[in-house]
Amino acid sequence: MDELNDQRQQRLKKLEALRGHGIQPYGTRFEVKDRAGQLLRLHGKKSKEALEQEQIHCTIAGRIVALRRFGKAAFALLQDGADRLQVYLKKDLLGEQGYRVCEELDLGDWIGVSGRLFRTKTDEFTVEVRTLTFLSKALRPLPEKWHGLTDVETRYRQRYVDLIANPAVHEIFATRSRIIAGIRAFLIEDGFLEVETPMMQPIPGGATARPFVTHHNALGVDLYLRVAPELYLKRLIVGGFPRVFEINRNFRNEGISTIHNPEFTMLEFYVAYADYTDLITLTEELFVRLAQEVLGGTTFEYQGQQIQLAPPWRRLPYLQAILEVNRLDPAVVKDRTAALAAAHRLGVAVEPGADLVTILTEIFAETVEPKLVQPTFITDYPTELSPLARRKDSDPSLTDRFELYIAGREIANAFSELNDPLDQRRRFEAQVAQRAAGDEEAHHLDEDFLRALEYGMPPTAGEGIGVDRVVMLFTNQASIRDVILFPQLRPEK
RNA sequence: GGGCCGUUAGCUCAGCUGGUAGAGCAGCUGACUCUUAAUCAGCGGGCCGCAGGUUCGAUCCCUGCACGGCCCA
Repeated sequence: MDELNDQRQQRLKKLEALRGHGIQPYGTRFEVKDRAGQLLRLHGKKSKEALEQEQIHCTIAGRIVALRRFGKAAFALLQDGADRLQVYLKKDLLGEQGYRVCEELDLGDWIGVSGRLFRTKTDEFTVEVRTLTFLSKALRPLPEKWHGLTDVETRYRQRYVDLIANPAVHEIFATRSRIIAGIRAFLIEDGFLEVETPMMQPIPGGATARPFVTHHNALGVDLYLRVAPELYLKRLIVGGFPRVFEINRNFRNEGISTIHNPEFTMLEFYVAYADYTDLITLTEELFVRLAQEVLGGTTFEYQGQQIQLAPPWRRLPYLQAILEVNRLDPAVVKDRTAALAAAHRLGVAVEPGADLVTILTEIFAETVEPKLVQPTFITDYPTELSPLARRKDSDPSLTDRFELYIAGREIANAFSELNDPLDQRRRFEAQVAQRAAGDEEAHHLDEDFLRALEYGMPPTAGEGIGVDRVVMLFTNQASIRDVILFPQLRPEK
């Protein structure tokens, strides 16, 4: 397409010119002694006189992102990670040969420089370059310096260009890394063991979702990309690890939206001897700590809404939430006809044959979820919706479970785990019946998991947290694609 | 899957009522040894997403398709 364009041709010419000067345009090792960010932090505030007196020598490397030439001198801006530092290239200091290289430089090229720190007439902190090492040639031009790269499709398809052109994007992914490191540190300090369980599973389990199927040639079997690690992590609780967690990818074969990517990062953790209320406390502590580390406080703005993370967070039972938000008669949550009438009245679309639980799920999603802006634990979900959760002792039609909502979005899902193998079998069987009736998202029956439970699993509470959604919150991004480096798109062309 | 919007130079965008396409940045040539959206003078660069249709003539109107965004299911 643009393989032969004019700018690329010019750069190929310069590449040859460099070779002509005895310069290898794709170089090798360069001893980087300093980082731009570090120099800025340590010396960036020093006065012209102080720098003059100290004579600080440095060696940095980076990509040229701005270049201003003046005949026999030039200023270049080097980008080193998230930081940009100006370098001054002067013929007097570089010599004939050195300056010849300087004349072949393009925006986007990688160079290494060493020289002395100083301040220019206009007070810009700058490296006065004594030696210039050419490191790597860019054959394609960078996006425009002022507007950068804004085309969303190009930003996702060519994330490398997005990262070069938009420092804010660089920052989002640095924050993402800090959040994940923070989660890991929090759990490890709390005595958790990090584990890895199969991403390719013979029986997909642990979530209500359609899996991707793949095939193992040597074994001659179909395998599923996991929709959740849950059943494997519980096997580890059976095996005797009292606290385990895993941060890894899940895969769900469903539509793509601003909050769904087919592969997404999930944190799951399990605590033996605990129940779901213990996880409420743990979750509050985790979020407060992450917010403090990443944002410096527990209040932040998300897409125009002020979010307050200072605990305790509101707790509200699921059915009560439906009734309260819509001011409905309590009969609605018990009687299908009443629920159907309520759905119609509220303008909630419901499939003709939908059962009570499905109707309530729709009403909840449409009318309650969007209102859960401040962090809220919705508790006590119906047992039919929670085939892996322990029944409430006070009401076996409900479970010891919560989902955490922030900014109108599900962020976490947790429950006291069902450790009764006989009840678990019945629940699986109910799921299998739903599957037979055409529900492709219903759970499979996993005999080995039941066998594990029959060896005895201690009372356990488990939780899953959608890491991408947490990153969206803390970086104020509206689309999950803006917190995933390479979001799924249709193939180009 | 449906609705709305978008796709024009490497990038960011104009393009009127249909008459063979413009700007800024980037690039090239020249000047310039402290600039920072450097400046000054000159020059080049287009499958107007793709395929049809209407028309004497289509970037522009119509249809289909592709890709993307937002909303809905």
